[in-house]
Amino acid sequence: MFRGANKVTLDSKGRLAMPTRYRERIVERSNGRLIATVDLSDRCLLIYPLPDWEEIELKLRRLPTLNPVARRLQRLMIGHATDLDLDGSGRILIPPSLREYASLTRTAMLIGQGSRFELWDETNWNESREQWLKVDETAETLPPELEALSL
Amino acid sequence: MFRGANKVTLDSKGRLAMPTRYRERIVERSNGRLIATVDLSDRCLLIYPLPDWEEIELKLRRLPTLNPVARRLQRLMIGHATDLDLDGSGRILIPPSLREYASLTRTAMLIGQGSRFELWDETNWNESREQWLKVDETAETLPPELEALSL
DNA sequence: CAAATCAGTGGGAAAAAGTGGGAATGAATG
DNA sequence: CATTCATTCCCACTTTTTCCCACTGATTTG
Repeated sequence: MFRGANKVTLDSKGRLAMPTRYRERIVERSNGRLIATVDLSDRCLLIYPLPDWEEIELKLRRLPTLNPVARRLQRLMIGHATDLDLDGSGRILIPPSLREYASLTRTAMLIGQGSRFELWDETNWNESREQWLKVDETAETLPPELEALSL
Repeated sequence: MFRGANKVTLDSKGRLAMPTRYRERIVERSNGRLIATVDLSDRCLLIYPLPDWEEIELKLRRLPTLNPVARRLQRLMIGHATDLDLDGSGRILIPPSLREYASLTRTAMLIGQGSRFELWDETNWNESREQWLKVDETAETLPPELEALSL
């Protein structure tokens, strides 16, 4: 499982050094093969080890092609899914189109989220975080799955 | 499986260089033989390896001939299906009629969608994408398959 | 505290991919 | 039958990508 928030930098070629504490696990799980795609609700990227992504892709592909909502999901997620391999120095290369999507400049945040990472532009991340903290969760109506949640 | 978004260019002769990472798989699957046809809901093209297309054509042909919707599907999809072969440099030639249908000019986007590709005019793709992202997914009624989807 | 190791960063060279043009082949027309 | 047009094939150039190595700063260990 991936955990924690890491400040990372993209160099001029768009390369990102994966923090070392994750490298071993990634190599173990997928031989260094990762997939990056776009997040639908926020302008950030999702990064999965290949086998974890393949499960998701399978779920997406089974959806009915003529359903517009399903089609949209497929186009956005599968359509942006890009193979990223760890290079000899443990870096991955984020392609320009994905960099652009998430407004990634030089400093970014790599957030461990269980089986995947999220990659945010640093400024974006900080602003969003402030927003989330401001909202009074209890004031909103919670879906039933959350009502029962004990943390 | 094909995935990812690729910026590609059509040269003055209407040729399109298939990104190399897909070539091997295409040759393997269909010896470089592809079929392009029109998408019904959007102004883009669908490109299948020959055997995958043949399955779809079979499904389409089995639809009831007297049903007008089925008839429309058959006419448009089978009617526009065109053979495209990878040439010696891994390029395919998009015929003028299909180019016109999808408003393809010089720069286009080739989108991997599992067993097929979608080919969009770049501007068109970008505009459509922004639209899809704007829509609040949760506000719509999701098909049951999607309700439970965990990504 | 000094030395050594390791993570992170940058740049340069080699390889590969993409692009364009031109020649050769084949089809169509007068 | 010859000429012209269009299509296909091939080659060469340019740009991009990938791989490799070297440097810096930080951290750990003797």
